[in-house]
Amino acid sequence: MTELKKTPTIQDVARFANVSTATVSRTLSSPDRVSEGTRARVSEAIRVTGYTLNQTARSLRQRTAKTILVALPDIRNPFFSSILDAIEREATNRGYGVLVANLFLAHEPARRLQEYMLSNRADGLLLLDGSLDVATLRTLSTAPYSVPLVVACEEIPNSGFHMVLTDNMQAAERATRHLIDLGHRRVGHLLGPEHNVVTRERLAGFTKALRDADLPLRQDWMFRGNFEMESGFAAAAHFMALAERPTAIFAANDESAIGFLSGLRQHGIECPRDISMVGFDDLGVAPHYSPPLTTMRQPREMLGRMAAETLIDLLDELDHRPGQLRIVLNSDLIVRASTGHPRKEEAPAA
Amino acid sequence: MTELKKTPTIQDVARFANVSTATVSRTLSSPDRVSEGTRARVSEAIRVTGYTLNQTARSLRQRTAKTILVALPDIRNPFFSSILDAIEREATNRGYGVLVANLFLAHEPARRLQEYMLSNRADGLLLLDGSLDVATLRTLSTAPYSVPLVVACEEIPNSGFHMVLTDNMQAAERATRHLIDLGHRRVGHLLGPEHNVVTRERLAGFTKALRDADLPLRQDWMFRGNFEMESGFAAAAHFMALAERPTAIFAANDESAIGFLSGLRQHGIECPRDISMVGFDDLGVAPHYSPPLTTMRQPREMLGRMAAETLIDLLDELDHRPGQLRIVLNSDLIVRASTGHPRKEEAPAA
DNA sequence: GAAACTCCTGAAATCGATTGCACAACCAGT
DNA sequence: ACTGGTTGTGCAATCGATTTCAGGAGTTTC
Repeated sequence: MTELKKTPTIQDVARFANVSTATVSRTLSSPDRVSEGTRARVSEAIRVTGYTLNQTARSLRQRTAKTILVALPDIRNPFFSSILDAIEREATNRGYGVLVANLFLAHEPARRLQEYMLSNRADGLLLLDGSLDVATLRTLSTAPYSVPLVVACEEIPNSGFHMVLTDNMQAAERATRHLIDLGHRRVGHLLGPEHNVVTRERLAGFTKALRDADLPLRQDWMFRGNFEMESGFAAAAHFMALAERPTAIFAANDESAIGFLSGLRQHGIECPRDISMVGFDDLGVAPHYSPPLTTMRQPREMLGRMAAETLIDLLDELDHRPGQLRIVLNSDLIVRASTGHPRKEEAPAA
Repeated sequence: MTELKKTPTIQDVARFANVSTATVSRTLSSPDRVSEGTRARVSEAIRVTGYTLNQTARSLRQRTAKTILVALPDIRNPFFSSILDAIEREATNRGYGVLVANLFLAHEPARRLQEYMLSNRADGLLLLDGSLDVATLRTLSTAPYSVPLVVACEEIPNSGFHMVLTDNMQAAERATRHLIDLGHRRVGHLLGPEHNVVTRERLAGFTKALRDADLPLRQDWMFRGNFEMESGFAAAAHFMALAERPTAIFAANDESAIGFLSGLRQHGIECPRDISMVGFDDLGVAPHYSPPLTTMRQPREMLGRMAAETLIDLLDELDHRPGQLRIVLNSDLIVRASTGHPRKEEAPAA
């Protein structure tokens, strides 16, 4: 009868190398604390037995899971998935695993995160969603729980949490000003989802640009949306119903911009001939859309990487700066063919 | 001096409720084995102390992490991220966490997965990448390790692993036949990345459709690609350089199809006027592209959900079917405006 | 009234690592 | 020769749960 082999433990290695488990453990985690000869024997024993460390046991003893939890509003959105890509890359380099919690349509998302964190499966929380219940999050992040927490992409104002962000308001202002500089005087906005920080910030930037240029802010030129293509498509119908239409639109993101243009095209309105459009995010499809989309490019990879860095520095206690960290990155205007001068007959009288 | 509170353990609950830890544990995992009175006392104690279970300790004892590892070739690709979305949803419902490993540009991906699995951080592996080293994977999946493994999306032929797939060859054949049925006689193919199973399967379907229709399979009409937009864009240059051009293209996926059309448009070639194009995947942008893209829709959500179901059934030992499981789903042809009849002057003589 | 069962509960072992403490061996300085 | 310091190692406690085993109390059966 052959022996039923289980995966080897540190005990097996110790027995084989004729040392104690303590020595094996030290050989692994601080090799310079064991003598050269012992080190060689242990290494050989590890090789022969095929030992691999049981991370669960280590986690229990050291009270660290070497894992971070990333919470996203919608992983299907390429904007978030490319940030997740950067996060995963950085985490892997630093020896951390990545657990994902997709909050799209989730029931009581903040509670779910709380349970996750309190069950000791992750050491820190990386939050890409600004719409969660702040009270629950604050409970988590303060004593006695003191869960390390970094918020990225979507600001949670007055929360005191560490944040890695882009300046949405400034970027939105820049995008809108681009349209104004092209000569547009009738400029509309395709909004993001209601009750969303990013929506508010981009709207604020839009508003400021219009005000600075003494242009009217018309309610009927503010189109409801929710960052998804279908919402842009639906908004196009409202556009068509207008007696007086804007000649340019700043959309809260690329996806809804694309949906909007797609909707307009069905009614014979062509971009940039009849309307200019600027989006936000610079998705992969933006340069290949028809027309190629003018948009604000957020440094997504950088954002994901810095968010992960910030959190892991906290976990590894490499960062001792007191108080709230706040990293703000800038977005760039990428001019493509979806924006142009307004048509002559629609240009304002000089 | 206030007491420094640590997170409460099962010991604290036991002390408070005046029972043993065994009883607390039983109250949590099999309440019917505990008397009503005790159960009430324990529940109250849990409430008062604010106890939450330490999953790491449970994992160590039960030798299950209640976590699955999902390995993807490229999480930024919306095709994979929407499958991941479905997987995460199903896993969460079944009480499992999801660790992600993004293999894009990873060094020795199979080894990395092996280390991950052998460190006991995950109970099972869900593989969305068909290009990994089969030997390493087989070592993992067989005794003594016996890691439960399900392969989805990309077949690993002759591996014996459980699989959840769509029939790529049949779908590719269907897509190509659609072009032929429209009257095209000069049909090209934009390939996926080399050495990729999916690329081979879709090519096989394409080839079969042409052969069945007695149409020529021309090497100069096979365009190199790698599923990414830029590769399609680059391929367009090769198209332009041809003396004799196809009137229709079947692209291995939507992204490369979009890049290709974008490249052609730069040279004044318009779809569907000058060329018909059918893609694969039905990405979110497909219906909103200009022109809306004809494509094969894969049941992504279903695929992700079934893959997760299959793996978790294995883990929870709900599935005792012997041998290799193999679930094959069908894709649907979605006809949109990117395909049409060839122009008269290019149609073949009757 | 004893045997056989069921129900509940607690003591203690266990999962697989890490780590505080003790100690032996060796070396250097006085 | 004695003190003090360094180095390398092992023993045993520990992390926080689960689970086996045993036993007391109560109930049924003959």
